[in-house]
Amino acid sequence: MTCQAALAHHLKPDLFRALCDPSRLEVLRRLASAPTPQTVTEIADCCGVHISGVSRHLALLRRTGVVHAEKSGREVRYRLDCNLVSQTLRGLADALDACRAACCGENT
Amino acid sequence: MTCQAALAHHLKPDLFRALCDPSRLEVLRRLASAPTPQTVTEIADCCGVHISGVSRHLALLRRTGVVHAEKSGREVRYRLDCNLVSQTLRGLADALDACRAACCGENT
DNA sequence: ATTTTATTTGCATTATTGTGCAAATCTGCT
DNA sequence: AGCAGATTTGCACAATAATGCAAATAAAAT
Repeated sequence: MTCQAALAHHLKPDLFRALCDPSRLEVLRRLASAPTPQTVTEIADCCGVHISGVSRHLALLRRTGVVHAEKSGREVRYRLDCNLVSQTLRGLADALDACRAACCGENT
Repeated sequence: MTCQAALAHHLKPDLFRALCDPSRLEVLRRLASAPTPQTVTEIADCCGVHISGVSRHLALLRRTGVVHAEKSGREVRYRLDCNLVSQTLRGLADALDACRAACCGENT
């Protein structure tokens, strides 16, 4: 696979869409800092957005694969898929560097 | 600095905003694959967006620091700041992993 | 000086998105 | 069954953003 193809494979807008909203980043920060999966209400309590908005944000993050949902009784606990996010970001960084190295030489 | 603070420092929406639009990603792909800085018209020729739109996209990318502009005669050559992007992405990935390790233990 | 080429910007339009409220759904409890 | 709490969803609204066209600006070529 050429480095351009690899780069194109990594340069999908979905993850960035998921991470480009301040409220969603608050949600993510909360999930990243919490030692245990969080409920929608817990998350809504710490970021200044209505609970329905938080629910939508979590749904979007879930569609992107950034978070996973687990029903427990009448509440839903969300947890961050840390590996997916960091591996995706590193994959893109690697693809970018490889592309730069291939196109512009190994130096700089 | 706590890992939460480090994460908050890296979780800024600006870069993701810059990368969340399909047209901008096309621009970026072009800049990443080209061996030399590209003019606005060159970029516009390869992605299906009017040249004025490309100019705006490049201005946004420049504000974010993702690309740098250099005037050469009457044309402006844009180049991708590969290091900034990949280092930012890796920094975020590291901060995420550190946070996860600190909050949820070293395992998993 | 006029013309040609490259880029940016003002304007209007359209599409998308974030948000809150209220209603609906779902689950557990009494 | 009926109620209470948690989450999701329909709806409307406001804000943002992407786009193309045309005009403005800038710089080289004639």
